[in-house]
Amino acid sequence: MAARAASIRARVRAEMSAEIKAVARRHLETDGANLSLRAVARDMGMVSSALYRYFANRDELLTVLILDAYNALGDAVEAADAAVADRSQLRARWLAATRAVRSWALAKPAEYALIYGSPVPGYAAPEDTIAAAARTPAVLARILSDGFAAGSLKQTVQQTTAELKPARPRIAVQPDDGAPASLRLEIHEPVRADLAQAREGIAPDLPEELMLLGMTSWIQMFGIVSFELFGQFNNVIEARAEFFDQQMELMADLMGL
Amino acid sequence: MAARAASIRARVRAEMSAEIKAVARRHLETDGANLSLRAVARDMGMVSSALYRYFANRDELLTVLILDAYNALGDAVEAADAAVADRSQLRARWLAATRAVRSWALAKPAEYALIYGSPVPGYAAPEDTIAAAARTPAVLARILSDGFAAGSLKQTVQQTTAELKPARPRIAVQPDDGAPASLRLEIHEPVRADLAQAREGIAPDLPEELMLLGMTSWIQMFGIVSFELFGQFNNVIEARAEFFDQQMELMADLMGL
DNA sequence: TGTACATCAGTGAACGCGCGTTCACTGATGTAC
DNA sequence: TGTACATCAGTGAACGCGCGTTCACTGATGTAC
Repeated sequence: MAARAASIRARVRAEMSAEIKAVARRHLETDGANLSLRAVARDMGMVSSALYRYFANRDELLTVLILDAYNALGDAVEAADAAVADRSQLRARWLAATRAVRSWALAKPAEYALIYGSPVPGYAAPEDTIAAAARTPAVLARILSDGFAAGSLKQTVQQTTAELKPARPRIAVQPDDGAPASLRLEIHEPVRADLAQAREGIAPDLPEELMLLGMTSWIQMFGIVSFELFGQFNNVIEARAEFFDQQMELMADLMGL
Repeated sequence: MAARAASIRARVRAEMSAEIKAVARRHLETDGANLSLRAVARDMGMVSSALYRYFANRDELLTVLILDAYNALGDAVEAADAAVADRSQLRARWLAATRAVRSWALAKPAEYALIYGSPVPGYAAPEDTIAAAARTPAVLARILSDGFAAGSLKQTVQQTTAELKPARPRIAVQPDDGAPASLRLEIHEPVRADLAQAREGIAPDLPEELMLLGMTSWIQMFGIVSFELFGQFNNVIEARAEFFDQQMELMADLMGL
């Protein structure tokens, strides 16, 4: 009874908190990151000071919204990847995951801008967001590492391993009359160190060469989505879904998926 | 005398205008796009209403800053490309141009954010900015089109032209034991139309295949710079200059530069 | 079960600040005769 | 060259608005005996 009553209070509290966040998210849509607590309170029919029962201040609310956004995106991407029943279909998994990123971003442009747009002036994101932010790249890393473990990505890398390298370790990209020109994958030492560090805990066995191509693809994906959302494609690319798919297929080829 | 006097007035006016913009740019650094006219005026030791002699309103000042930013970046990139004396050194030109983008962005992060970050809420960029915005991609397109005209990029494309295509038009990416796997460059029709449209007036002869790889590279370049500036590389990539170079070299390989 | 007390959500007023924009004005600089 | 007039940069006050945050408070809900 006492416990039940307490949990009712807790549940109501959680619901209020969720509603505040929902209203705040709606406001992001029109005001960008200039989120106004007073406006949120007004929309909820409350007085602005009441919000301080739920969030210590404006920055804390923003932080929670950022965290939620990373997690919502992470959920969407993980679900899209998981929906591919045959786990060995790496290419299908890659395309499903990347399309999920784009779809989510188009559905929630303000939240996307909050996490991948220009930083909010005077606001410093706390360390907590790092883990949530890593979920999306982790999905990609897992696709690559699954493929590598299964052996299907071995040949993407083999040209670059020490024992096979001719003069230069390469992946051939452009065969001209028999003797193939090539895509160099000599990784500069400091970059190799960063890549080795980045794969820790996600895909420890993945060769740096694949990590590098994975990062290329990861950046390409967010680059396209940001260009599309932030207006750089206006008057340039109209067939946006097709363009996205085209580029993601190209990246899949590049990674050997 | 009359004319000279008039031109003095005009010159003073131009200088004031330039100073306002300079101060405003400094403010962008700390406030992002929440630019305050009153703060700018205060910094100049003027009363805020005086600014209205120079700019009709806040949006007009923002527009001018955006235009200036696109042009400053365009200047930097064009200069970097032009500084490569041997115009046939396509790879050197590409690397010089892309490094210029990154350097400029690191030197003027607020101006970079203004043009490539999330859009300013409630502000709609006018059509005037389009031409200025096109200068940077145009440099890249010219490098490709110079290479294509000189014949040195023919082989990047030749695998994809109709008469040569086997089952699938491709650029081989990953030779495994003799029979090369490949990077598909079958361009979906609507994308081909966009690419054809985009090359108009810049590089009319450039094949769509090269345009597509050019766009890939263009997006990759801005994707990296945005990730670096907007904080996505924090705790992930430390060797940022090397990482950038690494990726730009990879793109150069991909384009066949 | 009933009562006394503690917890907590929400109120309303206030503090102190900032903003963009308008408008009538002053006074210096330029123009025309 | 000298005078009367027009142009124009900058002032200062005001309008009407918004903001984040604090604080003493009311009244409902939950807790302990």
